[in-house]
Amino acid sequence: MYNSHKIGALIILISITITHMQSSKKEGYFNPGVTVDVAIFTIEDNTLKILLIKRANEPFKGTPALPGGFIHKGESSLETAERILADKAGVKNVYIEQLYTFDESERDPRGQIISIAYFALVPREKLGIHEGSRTENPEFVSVENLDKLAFDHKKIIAYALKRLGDKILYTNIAYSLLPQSFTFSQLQKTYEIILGAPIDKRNFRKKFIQLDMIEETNEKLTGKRQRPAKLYRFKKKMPEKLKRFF
Amino acid sequence: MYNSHKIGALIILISITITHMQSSKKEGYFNPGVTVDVAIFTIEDNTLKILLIKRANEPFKGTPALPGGFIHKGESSLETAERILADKAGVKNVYIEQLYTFDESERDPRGQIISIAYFALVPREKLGIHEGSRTENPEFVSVENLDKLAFDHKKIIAYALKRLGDKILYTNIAYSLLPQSFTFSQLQKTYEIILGAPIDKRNFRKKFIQLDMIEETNEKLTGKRQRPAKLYRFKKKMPEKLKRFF
DNA sequence: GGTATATAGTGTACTTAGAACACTAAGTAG
DNA sequence: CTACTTAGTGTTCTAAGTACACTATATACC
Repeated sequence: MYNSHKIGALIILISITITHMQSSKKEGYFNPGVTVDVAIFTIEDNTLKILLIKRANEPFKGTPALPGGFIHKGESSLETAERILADKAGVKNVYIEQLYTFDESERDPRGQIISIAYFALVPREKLGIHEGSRTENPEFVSVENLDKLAFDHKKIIAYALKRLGDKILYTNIAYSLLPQSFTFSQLQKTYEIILGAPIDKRNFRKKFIQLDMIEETNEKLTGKRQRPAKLYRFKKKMPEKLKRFF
Repeated sequence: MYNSHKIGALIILISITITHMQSSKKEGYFNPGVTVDVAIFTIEDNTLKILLIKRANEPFKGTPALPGGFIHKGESSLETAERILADKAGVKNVYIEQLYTFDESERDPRGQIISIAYFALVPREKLGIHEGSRTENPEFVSVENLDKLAFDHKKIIAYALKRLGDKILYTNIAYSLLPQSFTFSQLQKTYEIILGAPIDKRNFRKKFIQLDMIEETNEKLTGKRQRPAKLYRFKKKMPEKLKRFF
């Protein structure tokens, strides 16, 4: 009777340890908790937006945060990120890459929990009209007005923005933000939004034609109060490096 | 008596779980093991070399591998990497940055163990004449002749080499491979080794002077059977981005 | 001491890419 | 049918990259 109480106490101890994501092993070794957070970007209304949820639980309950979660057993971090993309943004087969692993010790009040951060790009058209309305209420927010965020997520977003700004200059990832076909103006706007600076129209077109990344379709965008614009598409919708850019 | 056996059994179970680096939690959540591996490069005998150890334990006992280890409690992954650098290469305060987190499920036969990989650059002069001679026998090996390596370490090294080749083109990290003062020829050789291609001497000098990264010292390198070479030093020995390069 | 040898050090012409810049074209709105 | 809005197009100038060959100054060796 006394002994079985002891067992009960032990089990409680174990569950506490696990809740804290820290199972102490012999001599200093232990496993930190491992989460995945995803910075999901899209362009809407001529601004770069990122998907944020309101945290349903402590810590930071109610505070906006990147969608994320713990790695499941048998899952790679990429698979975790894709699961989060499907669950929170309702999309799959979008551009995604690992960003950085954040693990400064004070980043999570629950203890030593690392975050393998990913960043993803989604064309606006792939997203439903308005995302889920659970308590988490995921929504796309302009990266210009980010208030207080949970954990170190502001830092993660800053890092993601830097990566995005760099990569758009030497890869073709712009394809992953644009619809299947698009006008030259839309394409240029995408670059201007991400780079945060206007670009000369003629130089931009010259450069892009030289890069040979896109081709004309036979269609034009009509119905606007202006000369119809030719529609283009990317020749390849796979990530690749370019020689250089601007 | 019977009950205390039960406790014993429980404790064994726990230790097995921990040894496998997997503590199963409620519903799919669990903590993978977290290790840090470090790709430590230096230049010696006009080749790029990387530090490898022979694994002292299973799995892959006896096979060459990157120096690495589990994160200790309270340690960030960067601190782990720095500890490994000190223990295995005997250096500190060298260039180090996080590379990538490798976590494909089959990478470690012990189960789900992720590796936060770092890469470090060490000038040859900072390393002792010959490194430790424990069973691990750390030694610098030319990146040209890498045999079978433990885990996915070949992949990690390939990734590190790509990063190094990229970064030497748009940052000043070359400073972290060179001694305090050096000749223009040594500097150029460093670039040629990392890029794997010869560079025109006049263009290289022109470019480097234009970049304004280095300055003359008052010294010359004499004692060689040739015209003495001026010695230069880097103006700043801190990582910074350049506009562009070659 | 003189000669061979090895690496240090320097300048110019050509080619390519980037930057600056303004007008005409073709639709819809009213 | 006129006003308005965005689409579409070339040229000049400047900066950077590339290709290329000879002279300078030390030590090694005879």
